[in-house]
Amino acid sequence: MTTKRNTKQKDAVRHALGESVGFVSAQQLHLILRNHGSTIGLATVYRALADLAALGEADSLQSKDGELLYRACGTSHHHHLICRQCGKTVEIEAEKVEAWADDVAKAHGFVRPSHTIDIFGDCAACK
Amino acid sequence: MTTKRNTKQKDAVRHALGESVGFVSAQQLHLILRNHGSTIGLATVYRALADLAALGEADSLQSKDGELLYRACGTSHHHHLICRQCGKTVEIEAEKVEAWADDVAKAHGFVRPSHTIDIFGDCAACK
DNA sequence: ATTTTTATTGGCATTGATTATCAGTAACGA
DNA sequence: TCGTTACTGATAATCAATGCCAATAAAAAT
Repeated sequence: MTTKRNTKQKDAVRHALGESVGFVSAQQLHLILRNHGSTIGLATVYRALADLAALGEADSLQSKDGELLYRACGTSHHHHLICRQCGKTVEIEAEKVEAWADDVAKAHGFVRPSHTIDIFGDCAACK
Repeated sequence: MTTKRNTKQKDAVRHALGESVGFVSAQQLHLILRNHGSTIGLATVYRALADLAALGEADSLQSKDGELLYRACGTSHHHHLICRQCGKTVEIEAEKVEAWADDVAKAHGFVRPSHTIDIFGDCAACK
């Protein structure tokens, strides 16, 4: 079988993602890494982020204009409350809603349910 | 002030969107209209869809690969249960969850709350 | 430690959706 | 009917994301 390898590039992306506050795009991360002296390629950043997302080390959401944004996170499933202005994010626990989503899916004969829930607003500092 | 005009192109898009089942992309709608003899331009389809979405006559969601999909709808707020395979969609009413989302936002000092909730799964026919 | 294997990299070309531009057209009010 | 100007359609431009491929460097094998 194909074995995953640990590379310094993947570590660099992991680290840069951890340093960043809020959500970052692959393009932004690429710039940040370059500005810090790395010679990492753009495609590699995309690949690393996709891997991290698959491993549950990062989660992603689509911005208004369709851009994919990433953010480091723990492995537990959660959702986000996001400020429209400054991008400040709060992780939300929502067991009841999780259960509700699964029930709705099941009630309509859907299997392997998943969902996306994001709440937006203007935070106290920005309004 | 600038006044909106009613054009046969906008009507054509509105009509084609109503005929379509499930979500359609702007590109698909453009093809459909051309295949029916229309000479409407692609940019015009995009503009018309953006207008319809702003008016609440259509709602939109992002597909997995970042494509914007549109669908005719009533003006009432609702969410979707979507089949990953065939794209079949069911409109979901979720008053409890609506209230929950607003409460969460308020509890964190966020104002003007809005949210996106979408449930995915494999429908009975596709599994 | 050295060699072999092959997953991964990085630069570049390409894709594909969406948006900008702009001259020509047509909707609507006077 | 006429004039204003929002709207249209064709094309070019933008931009995130992916495909391609020779070169590189992790692991495994020796």
